[in-house]
Amino acid sequence: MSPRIGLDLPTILQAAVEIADTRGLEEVTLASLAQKLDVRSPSLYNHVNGLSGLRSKLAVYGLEQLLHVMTQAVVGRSGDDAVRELGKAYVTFARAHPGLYDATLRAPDPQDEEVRRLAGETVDLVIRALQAYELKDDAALHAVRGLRSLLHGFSSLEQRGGFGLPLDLDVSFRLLLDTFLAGLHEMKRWAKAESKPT
Amino acid sequence: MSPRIGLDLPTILQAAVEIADTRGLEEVTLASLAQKLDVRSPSLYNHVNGLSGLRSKLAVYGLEQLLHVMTQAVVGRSGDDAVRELGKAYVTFARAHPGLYDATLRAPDPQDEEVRRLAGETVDLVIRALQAYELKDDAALHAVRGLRSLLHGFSSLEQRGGFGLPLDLDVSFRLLLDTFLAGLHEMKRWAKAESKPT
DNA sequence: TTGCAAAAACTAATGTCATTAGTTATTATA
DNA sequence: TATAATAACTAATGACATTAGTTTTTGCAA
Repeated sequence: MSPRIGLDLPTILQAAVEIADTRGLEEVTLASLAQKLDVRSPSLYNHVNGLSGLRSKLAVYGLEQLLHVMTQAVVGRSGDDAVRELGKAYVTFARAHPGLYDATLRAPDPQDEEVRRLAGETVDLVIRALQAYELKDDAALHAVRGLRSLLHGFSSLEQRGGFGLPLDLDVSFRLLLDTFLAGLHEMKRWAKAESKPT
Repeated sequence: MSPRIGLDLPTILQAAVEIADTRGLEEVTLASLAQKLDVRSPSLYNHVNGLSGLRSKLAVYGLEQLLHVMTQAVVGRSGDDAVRELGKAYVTFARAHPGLYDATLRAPDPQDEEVRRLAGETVDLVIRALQAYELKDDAALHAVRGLRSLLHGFSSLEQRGGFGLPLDLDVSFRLLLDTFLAGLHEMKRWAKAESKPT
């Protein structure tokens, strides 16, 4: 009386997220997952394509959630306010789901159609949030990369305990965003000065 | 006639770096390393405390090299120039040694005395590079964190192929640094305006 | 309602890896 | 020259992932 226990992909992913967030992404193994789900590890192959398949699904799952909280963060906002809330949502997610966040960066298959779609949507979202700065064409895309670099860098270093100094992390983050935004405003000024010269 | 082949720590680290940089940090196993060195994997325990010990040593080795290239980059420079060269040296190192760079962030033991020393020296170096901005006390430390976030974030995302758009990465990086530096200048202006009010 | 095919769980087996214990040969030193 | 430390080795164990093949349940068609 063992087949059809009721295992399914959502259940598996939820258990995997729990392990990732509490013990780290490396601790998400088919063995640990099977034990948590009270199942033998080969059974997982009915739902997921091995460990690498699981990690890919975990990455997509995380990207979906991250995009969702970022989307919620910017609705009805624009300019500095929008970017600040976006940033806050990003680091809050990374703090709440360290393992899942890790998966979004280390586990995804770049070929995966779903991953590409989510990446594209995220870029679009950030572009819209940056509209107030009137960056033209490529400049907007470069700014998206910059903002993403800064958000990921901060989150990643915070997660790994890379910041050793006894200094308030929230203050560091706020100042970092402020500095970046001030820089964006300057870029906007300079661009205007160039287009209306002497 | 097998003992005393001539294996030593530098040789081991060099081989490990080669594997890490070409195949990725995850591929650095005692097995792969032993094969490369033409030795049985238990022999490595005479020089290194297992896989975790190897990774710790790799992290220290990488941090030393990274600090070295950053130090070279800022000598005789100050202000924007110093920060720009520092940033360039950082991403150049990460590009040239992706696996070793990865090790500096994922492998280090935060308790390790050597790691703490190198981290401290790095902070000092960056503080000096930022001296021209006249940031007072904590502000300077927050700025160090910000710069580091941005450098690591960019390097990490670039390495993982996280930037999908067909857009010149060097331009993105230069703009990111420019934006941050412009922001720092603004912070300096505001601080002055505050100290000499109305 | 009955029977059959697909799906989901299982057991058993293989191979890779890290790690430990115990052995042997070499080197350095007393 | 003898001995102790060291560096390599072999053998064995245990954790994993993965595959092959088996059994049981379930859904659907006759």
